[in-house]
Amino acid sequence: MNDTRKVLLIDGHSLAYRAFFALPDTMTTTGGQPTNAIYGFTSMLLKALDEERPDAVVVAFDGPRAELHRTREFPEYKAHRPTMPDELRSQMGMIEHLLGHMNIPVVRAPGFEADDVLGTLSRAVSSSGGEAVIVTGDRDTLQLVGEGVRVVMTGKGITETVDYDRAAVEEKYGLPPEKLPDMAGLKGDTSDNIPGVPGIGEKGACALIGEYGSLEGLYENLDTVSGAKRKASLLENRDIAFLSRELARIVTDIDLDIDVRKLRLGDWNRQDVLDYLSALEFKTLARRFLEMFGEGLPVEEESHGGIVTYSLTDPSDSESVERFVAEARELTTVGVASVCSGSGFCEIELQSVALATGTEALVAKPGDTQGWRAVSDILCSDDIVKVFHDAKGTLEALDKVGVPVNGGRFDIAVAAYLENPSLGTYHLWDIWERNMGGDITIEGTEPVESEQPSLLSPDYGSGESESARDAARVYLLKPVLYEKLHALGMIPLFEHIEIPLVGILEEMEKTGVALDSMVLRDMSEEASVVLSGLEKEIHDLAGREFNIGSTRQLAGVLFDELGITPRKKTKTGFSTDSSVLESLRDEHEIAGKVVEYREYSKLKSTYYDVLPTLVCPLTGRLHGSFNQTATSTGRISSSNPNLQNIPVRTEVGRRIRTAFVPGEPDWKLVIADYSQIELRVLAHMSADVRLLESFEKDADIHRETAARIFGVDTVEVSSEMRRMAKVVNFGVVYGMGYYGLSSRLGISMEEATRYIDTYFETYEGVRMYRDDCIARAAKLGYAEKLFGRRRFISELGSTNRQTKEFGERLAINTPLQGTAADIIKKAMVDVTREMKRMEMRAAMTLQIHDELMFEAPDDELEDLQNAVRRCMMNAADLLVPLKIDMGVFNNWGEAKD
DNA sequence: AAGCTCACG
DNA sequence: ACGTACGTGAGCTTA
Repeated sequence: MNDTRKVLLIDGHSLAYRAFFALPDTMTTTGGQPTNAIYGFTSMLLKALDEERPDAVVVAFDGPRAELHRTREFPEYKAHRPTMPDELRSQMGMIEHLLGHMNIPVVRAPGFEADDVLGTLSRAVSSSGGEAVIVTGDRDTLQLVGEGVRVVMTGKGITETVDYDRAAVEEKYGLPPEKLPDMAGLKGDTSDNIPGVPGIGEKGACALIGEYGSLEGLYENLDTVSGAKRKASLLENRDIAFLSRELARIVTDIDLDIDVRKLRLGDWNRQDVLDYLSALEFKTLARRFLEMFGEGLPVEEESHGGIVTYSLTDPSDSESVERFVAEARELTTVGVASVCSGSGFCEIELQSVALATGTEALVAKPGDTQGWRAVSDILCSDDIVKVFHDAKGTLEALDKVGVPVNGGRFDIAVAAYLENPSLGTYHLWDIWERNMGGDITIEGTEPVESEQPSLLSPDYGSGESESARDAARVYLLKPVLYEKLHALGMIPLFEHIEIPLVGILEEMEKTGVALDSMVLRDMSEEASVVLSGLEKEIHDLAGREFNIGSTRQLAGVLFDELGITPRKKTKTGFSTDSSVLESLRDEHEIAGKVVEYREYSKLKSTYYDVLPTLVCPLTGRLHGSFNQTATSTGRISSSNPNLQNIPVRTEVGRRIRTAFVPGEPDWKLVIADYSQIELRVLAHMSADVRLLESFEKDADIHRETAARIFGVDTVEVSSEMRRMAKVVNFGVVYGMGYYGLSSRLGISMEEATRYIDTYFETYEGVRMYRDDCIARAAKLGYAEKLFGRRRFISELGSTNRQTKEFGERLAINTPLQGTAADIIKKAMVDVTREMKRMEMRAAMTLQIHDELMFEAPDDELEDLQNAVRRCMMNAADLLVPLKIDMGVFNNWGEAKD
């Protein structure tokens, strides 16, 4: 049977090694997973696919005990070869993972190396009439070149390659390919520990084999060899030469059970490949992939790689402005970019706004008569979708100048965050680079390169053409990101939760929260007194003055001068954290004092003294920022100030909350929180019968767990047992191990082991859920939550035990934390809608992960509470009911359970 | 800028 | 032998 197909045969082992050493080891994901080898490998693979356009691809790796075939003859073979570095090993699995998504078969044969597999396959391909192209960095492979077999050899770096056919090999070595093993037998190979004949290098070996045709020919005519020394060495090492030739000879007849004629380039799971590349934070690779294999994927050819030219509408020319507005209405979509000064609701100030359609941009400042009128009209229009990048800030700035934004919205940053929530930053230029690439030119201005602001141009992005370019970028990015989210099944999450949430968070930031600064000033003064007293006591106990706030000085005092035995080490020295100090309490009086000092100084410097300075002079309230794209799990974060970490756990700390009050007389705070939401989500997702039952009957979950792990009746559970069970319950959610539990509870490892084992015997569904989470995430490369939100977990591919175990904990925790986050986000959307429908004056002011704060006038309290309870309880339909605790308060400090 | 510590869920 | 619970943001010290 004849076959004219072209089969690409990849030496996975060789290419991965080459990539690993050719590329800097600083190349890692934000999570620290090295990615240089997988990057280089994939890059080389894509290049080969692009250039060769084969009908089939196979990747070969070394089989288990790959050296066996050769060590049988020669035990020293590769004996000196250091084992594969961990950083590379971890990437090998990831390479296979990616190949799996690409439907490219991986072949390995026990006892054989990758090139033996390639040798076998290339013979099979050529003898069936096909063409084999071997891609490798291993020179030995050149012996396989021949009729129907070519070798593409990596050159310098990872992008240069040299093609070898028969003629090229002969030109380079002066020998036909099949004579190369004879040559190698003389030359040897230090890296493989193949000895060869001493005194004979590549040049000499080539010449000799060229002259005599083979080792046999050479030794039959040894007399005629010139050079007495060389002759002696050849004579002496005759056996070694023949052995070395066999070691260098690539096996071509392994029994592989593969019919090369049946190999086909399979259907790639394009989305999985893209997801995987995106998880590894490969921007250009993903783009190259799309360019090569993007058919069927939502990529407009002209929108990436090319140059898009925009013309700038003259904002003072009413005719052009009218034309722009008409086009925007026609397209029903505009890109919006704003230039603002300041950050946060209180400070932000709008400088200018740029709008863009597919070819035109319009930049205007508040006050520009014609242009600004058009901008306002478009933003206010119900029928035009506005595409922003990080809409919240722009919405606030527009709000401040009295321009409402109506109609549909799209947020590029939020979309990119949903696509991969672990990137940390979502700068527009990055997202553009990742998804599009090409340049945007604004007519009449210099072409703007897509680069980030730098020290050289700190104002980069603030000029007219730059903001026009950004508006153009968001406009062009929208369809691409929309389709990506569509492919990920995230449109409902995006449209029904994240996008409405943008406006809700904007409203919350605008509303802010009232703060009674006087209360804090009093506390600050008290703290100053306490602190100076403690400071003196601590210095007395230490025998000298030192900076208690300096961990280094404190460690010096405790562990050097006072002779206390250190408990824990940090990267730079001995730890003085509170768990250490707590354990020192009985050993030295100073420990307790330092703990107390730390508590007060933390409260004073982070809360008492800072919060009042952040009260906005215009509104008299505190306007923090809620960040929607900060966490890998889907939670919202809070900053400037962080209103999600206001103290509550200690009595003194909690007093700070009394300063958070309703902003109007006769208004109250309504505070509602989900009870045990993560454990309820766990009950739902694991469908564990016992956990379900406990929540169904609304039992005290920690008490139930205590009864089960201590083997007593629920009524016999002591408060100590309950406390410990609570730690266990939380531990499960975090994927805690034996050590973690033992150190946290101050019990022995054995005891901790017993509790955890008993826990998983009791809650068998939870154990299965845990195992399933890990297996699923390992298989897919990401953890998925109830509403379709994803987080990539590259750590699971690691061979480093610690890293891998960390990945496993992420796989367990992320779906729980993330689903809980989605539930409360949904509740926020629903309750806001209710409040609007009922035209309430009440406002939502804070979200603290499982808790919502509102302020409301007396006459709305009833309705508000009903709406809040209803929306929070119905936010998700779980196998267990969602429970809400809610109350009406005069300040946040009153709300304690 | 990095490391440590500590505030929260 | 080692380090060991998930997710955040902020202030302080030190390099």
